[in-house]
Order: sequence, then C-alpha cells, then structure tokens
Amino acid sequence: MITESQNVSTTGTCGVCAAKAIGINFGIPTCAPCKAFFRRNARRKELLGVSCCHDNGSYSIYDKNAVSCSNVRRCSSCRLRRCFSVGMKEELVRTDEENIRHRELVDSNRQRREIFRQKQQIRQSSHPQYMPTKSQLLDESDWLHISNIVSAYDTHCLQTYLDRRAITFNNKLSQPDDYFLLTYSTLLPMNITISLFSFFRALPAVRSLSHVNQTYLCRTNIRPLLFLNMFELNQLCFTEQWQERLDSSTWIAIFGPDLYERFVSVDQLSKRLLITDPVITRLWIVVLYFSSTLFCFYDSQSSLKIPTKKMPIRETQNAYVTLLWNYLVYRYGDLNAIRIYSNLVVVYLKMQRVGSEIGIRLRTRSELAVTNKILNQLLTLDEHECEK
Amino acid sequence: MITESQNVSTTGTCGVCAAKAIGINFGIPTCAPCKAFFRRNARRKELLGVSCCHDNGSYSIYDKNAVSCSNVRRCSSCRLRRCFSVGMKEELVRTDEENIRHRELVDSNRQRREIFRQKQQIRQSSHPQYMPTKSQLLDESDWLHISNIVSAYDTHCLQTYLDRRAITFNNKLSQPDDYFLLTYSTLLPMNITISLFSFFRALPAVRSLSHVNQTYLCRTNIRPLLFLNMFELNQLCFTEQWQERLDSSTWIAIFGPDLYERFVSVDQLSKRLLITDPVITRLWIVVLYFSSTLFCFYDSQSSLKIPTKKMPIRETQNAYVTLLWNYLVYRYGDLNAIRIYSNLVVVYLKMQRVGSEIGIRLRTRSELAVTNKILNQLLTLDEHECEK
DNA sequence: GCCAGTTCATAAGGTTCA
DNA sequence: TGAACCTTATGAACTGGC
Ligand SMILES: [Zn+2]
Ligand SMILES: [Zn+2]
Repeated sequence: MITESQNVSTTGTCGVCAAKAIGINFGIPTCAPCKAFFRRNARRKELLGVSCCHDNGSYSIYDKNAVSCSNVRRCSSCRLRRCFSVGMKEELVRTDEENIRHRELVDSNRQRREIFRQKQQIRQSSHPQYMPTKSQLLDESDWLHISNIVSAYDTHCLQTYLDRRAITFNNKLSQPDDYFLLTYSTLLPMNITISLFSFFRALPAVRSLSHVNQTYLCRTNIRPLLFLNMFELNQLCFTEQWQERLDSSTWIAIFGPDLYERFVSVDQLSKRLLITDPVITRLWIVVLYFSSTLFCFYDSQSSLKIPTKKMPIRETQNAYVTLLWNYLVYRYGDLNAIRIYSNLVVVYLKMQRVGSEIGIRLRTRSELAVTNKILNQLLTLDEHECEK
Repeated sequence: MITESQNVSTTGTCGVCAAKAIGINFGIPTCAPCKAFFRRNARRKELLGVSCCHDNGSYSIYDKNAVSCSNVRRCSSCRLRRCFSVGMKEELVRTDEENIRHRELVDSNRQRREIFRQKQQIRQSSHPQYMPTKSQLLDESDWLHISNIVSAYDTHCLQTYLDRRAITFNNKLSQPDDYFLLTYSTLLPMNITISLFSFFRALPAVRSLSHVNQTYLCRTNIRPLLFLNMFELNQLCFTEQWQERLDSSTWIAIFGPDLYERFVSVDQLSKRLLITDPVITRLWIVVLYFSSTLFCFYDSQSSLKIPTKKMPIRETQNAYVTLLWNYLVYRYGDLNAIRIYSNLVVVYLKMQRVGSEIGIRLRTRSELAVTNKILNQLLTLDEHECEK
C-alpha cells in the first residue's frame, strides 16, 4: 500500500496529505506545508509518543483513501507518523551541528561577495590621480558654493526673466499686431540676455575678477550661452501655449525656417539628454562662462580688449568644473557622472554650432541689424555697468 | 438552519451570539467572549443538564432571528447548548493532559530564553560604568527605602520570630521530653520560615508585584534564604544557653552529624565575615529574594507556574542591589564595599551549598518527611494568603 | 532548477487580571 | 466574565549552495 501511495506520489501529489507536490522533500514528493512540517518536527520524537484519539478513528493514517489535506494536517502527531510511514527520511533534515556549519558557509560566501563588490566599485571609481571616498567629495564650502549658485540663478536670472516677460506682455495683452511682433523679436533675446547677465553679475566669483576680465567674459561668453540659458529658463518657468506659439514664430522670424528646424531639433535633443536637476545645468553654465575661448565667431569687433591675465578665469573655471564633477559623482555615481557630463558637452556643442550660425545671420541679414545692434549695445552697456 | 447560521458566520459574525467574530475558534467563527466561554465550559457537561427556564421562553436557541448578544449570553446553559448546536468542537479544547504537555513545552522554552537572556546580559554588563560622587550616592528616597526595610525586618520578621518562640516554649518550660523535641524539630524551621515570610509580605516592593510573581518568589526563594535568616535572627535576639543547646540538638537531629558540622562551620565563617550593620544583611536578604533563579534544588514539584513576566522582579532586584552597593560605598568606602560585598556573596554561596544538601535530606529521609511536608504546606499556605 | 533552510505574518490555542 | 495579552504552529515567500 505504501508502494501504491508512492506511485501516486511520483505523479505530483504530496505523499503525506495528497495536496499538490512541489518536489521531492526529504526523500518523498510532498507539498510545501508538509515539507515545512517535517523539517520542524522530524526530530521531535515526543510528538510520536502522544497517543492521540485519531488512531482508532474513522480513518487510518495508512489508508490512502482516507487521506486528505484536512484529515492529515489536523493532528500533528498523526501527520508526523504518516510522514515517516510514507518514507520521509529524518537524516535528510540537517542536525543543529550541520546547520551551524552550513550557515557559516553561507556567511563566509556572503562576506566574500561583499568584498568583491566593494573592490569592483573601487576599481570603477579609481581615478588615475586620486580617488576620494564619497564623503570626501564635497565639503561644507562646496555645498555652500552650490547652493549659492542655485539660489542666485533663481533670484536673479529666473526672476529677472519672469519680471521682464510680464512687463513685455503687459504692454500687449491683446492680439499681437505686426509692430509688437517686430518689437518682440528684439525683446525676447534681450530678456534672455539680461536675465543671464544679472545672474553672472550676482556671482561673487565674477565680481572678484578684474574689470578687464569681467568685461571680457561679458562681451564674449554671454552670447554663446543664450541658447542654453533659454533652454534652462523654459524648463523652469511655466509658459502658456499662446506664449509658446509667439516665441516659436519669433524664432522662426529671426532664424529662418531651416535654422529654426535645427534649433528645434537641438532643443528636443537637450530635453532628452539633460536630466532634471537643480544644480547641473546652472553649474554647467557657470563653468562655460569662465571659459577663455568660448566665442570667436559672433563678433570680431576690434574694440574689445583681450585681457593680459586670464589666469584667474581659468582657475575659477577649474574650481567649478571640479565642483560639478564631484557633485555628479556624489549624486549619481561614477558611471552616470561620465554619461551626464558627456551629454552636457554634446548638447553644448550642438547649441554652439546652431548659435554660431544664428550669430552669422544676425550680423549679415539687414532686417536683423537692429536686433543685433541692440544686443551688442546691451553687452556694452553691461560693460559700463560693470565698471560702476 | 444551522447551515444558514454558518453562512452568516463565515462573513465575520459570531456563530453563537451574533457579535463580531474575531476568527475561527474551536471550529466556528465566534467572538472573543464566546471563545473564552466555550473553552471554560465545553467539558462541563453538567451545565447542559440544567433545565433552564429559557428553553421554552420567548426565543429558541435554534432560531437565528432570536439570537442576540444579550439573549444568548444571559444563560450559561443555553449558551453552551448553542455553542454545540452551531458546531463548536469540544475536541479542539485541549484536554488536561494536552495542556500539561503544552505548558511543559512553554516552560522549557521560557527557561531556555531566560538562560540566553542572562548570558547576554552578562556579556553586556561587562562594560565600565559611570561612578557617581559620594553625595549623589543616596538621596532622600533611598534612605527612606533603607529605613523602611530595616524597620520592617524588626517589626515583622524579628517580632514574629520572638512571639512564636515565646509561644513554643510557653508550652514546654520544663525539661523537654522526646515528644517536644520531635515537635520542635518542625517548629524551629517553621518559625524561621514564617518570620521571614511575614517580613517579605510587609514589603511594598513585594506587594506591588503580580500575584503570579509573588507566589513564585514565595515558593522558590524563601527556602534558600532560611539559613541566612536564621543567622540574622540569632545575631539580633538574645538566646538563653539552654535554648541554644536545644537548637543545636535539633539541628543535629535534622541534619545529621556530618552536615551539622558543615553547618556550624559556615555559621562560624559568617560570624567572622559579616559585619554588624543593621542594614546590610537585611538589604542583602531582600536583594536575594528578588532573584529569578535562586532556587532549583529544593523543590522540583511540577505544580509551580513560572511567571510570564519576570521583568518587574529583575527591575526591583536591580534597584535594591544598587541601593545596597551605594550604601556600602557611602558608609564604608569603595574598597571596603568591595570586600564586604564579596563576603556577602561568599557567605551566601556557602549557605546555599549546605542548604541544598539539607533540602535533599529533608526530601529523602523518611523521618523528616513530616517536617518537609509541613514546610511545603507552609509555603503553599503562604500562596493562599497571598491571594487574599 | 532542485532542494535544503530562513523569515515573517497570521491563526488559534491559552493565561492574566480587573 | 471578557479584554488584553502571550505562545506556538503553520505555510507562503524567499535565500542560497550545488
Ligand atoms: Zn502535504
Ligand atoms: Zn459570541
């Protein structure tokens, strides 16, 4: 009869309780509950000693037909007896000693894995020169710098932009006429320029430079950053649909359809590649601003003095690029930092190419001469303000 | 109709009284009160035999509509009948035998846990601790505690002992005959036991414990302290020479000559090592009384319940041992405190060894069976007194 | 993937105490 | 008597060595 029950068992039924078997446990196909039951109780021989009232009851534990889930599981003594009777093997349940040994093995494996993982991480993050631990990446003054830049952008650039936009539209809330459109094609780039300028002017790192250097950066590096700044501003401030349409048509008017198409595609690309982080793009703008060679296409006017000592600029840029990098590593890890930084560079280069052609267009198209002149004057004006 | 009631039951209503069910109890979903009721009364078949006035009353126990909380619970007989009628299963209430087995399991688990806890505590407590300055050692409430214990010992333990001794000898002032000697060998340990018991019973710290804990301490920790208490009593009360001789011969009769010799040597040692101080020994007795593991040699009777929550006992002991230590440091200084405390421990351990052998002798020698039985009954009696 | 073990939430017994 | 609590047993879900 046992044999018969085993035959049945091998088909996938629990040898003990007739439920669906999950596999062979302790020698016999059983269900999960019976497996757990036997593991817990196989060595508790006192359970067998209990003479329970089911021995002589309506079913025998040896009678296959009387076995059912509820029947067998009701009495742990009967259940254990049946486990043994169908041939479950006590010796397959680990003894305490065996189990301790097994757990030691598991623990040592865990430790090895952990050590390996750490080593790999170190290998990945290992810079040729130095590899600071995570806590050393950014100290208190770094965080201060970061938060200063972030809030300076908010309170100067973004605020200025919003204020000026409000004033611009205040003048013309009704359907825009042709005159407004013409004005707006100057006002829009103006607003972006002025807001960016006021941001830089608020930075202590800029203010601590010599006048010459300040003027130089202002004249050469604000224009190449207008695209990026526009992008960032659009990410930050909510824009009504009609405003958006107005902006689009303005850009079309300035750029012409072909360039506008490239402009849009770069904008789309930026949206895909640049992640939403309050620090990264702003810090990136600052880093780019402190470049000594950012421009050279827009304006070849001779009146601009090239500073003798650009060293402070480079040093500042160096400091900020380190800060940006450390922030990226700290916040996103080594691999992501590389990816994010690459994307920043890629996006900027694309923007630069489109921006350069926009600059050419501004300088050469007669209908844009006014806008171009005003923007130039703006930066010259800024220059005078700097001197104040 | 039963089926209907079961259908309703499965939704979460008590099958017996229609209150909210807490789960399946004894086979049927019931509320907590009905669960408790059935456990208590399932085996009390005499309840069913009571012909109660509700059988023929305004509702039938089989009529689902008439069932309500107040209805069913009003009459125990009806309630039990209804329990059975909705299918509650008597066999799911543990039999006495099953319950004893279960309680043994619980107790052994508890002991394992207790031992584990102690081991851990020892491991943890081997850390250096903060040393308070002398003035911080004992505050007003500490002194109040100390004086309470000292005077409680005087007015309860010592006084009771003196009173009982007076009564004992009042009966027999003349030369003791054999019958008196036999009686006295029970009366002497009895007096020591009862006086100690009345001391503990007077302590607020004891009275504030749960009954279970009080009973537990009384049954397990009074006997191990009899030797120490006898010593303290002998130090305190004047004893006539003939009384002393009487006591000695009584102890010889009980202990036998070998054990008596060891008993005397421990007594002598105690006199040398323990200093005369009204506080120390009494406080030490209290500290020892609040032990959770003092006994285990005297009485292996199974009828004693091991308390679930020993925490209050431990906390009290902790408080008193701190009090004792602070008193020692305050009164005798650091170094002396260590010496005195060590002596207390040494003396107690010696007494424990002798006491344990006395206990064995009491349990095994047939001529001491009566004394042993009376002492046991005394502590059981105490237990009943506790419950008052 | 198999088959040991571990963990955790839950069910259902019992006990305590006001 | 019943609310609050303590315990054990159970099985589903998961981990880890081989
Ligand atoms: Zn099964
Ligand atoms: Zn109920």
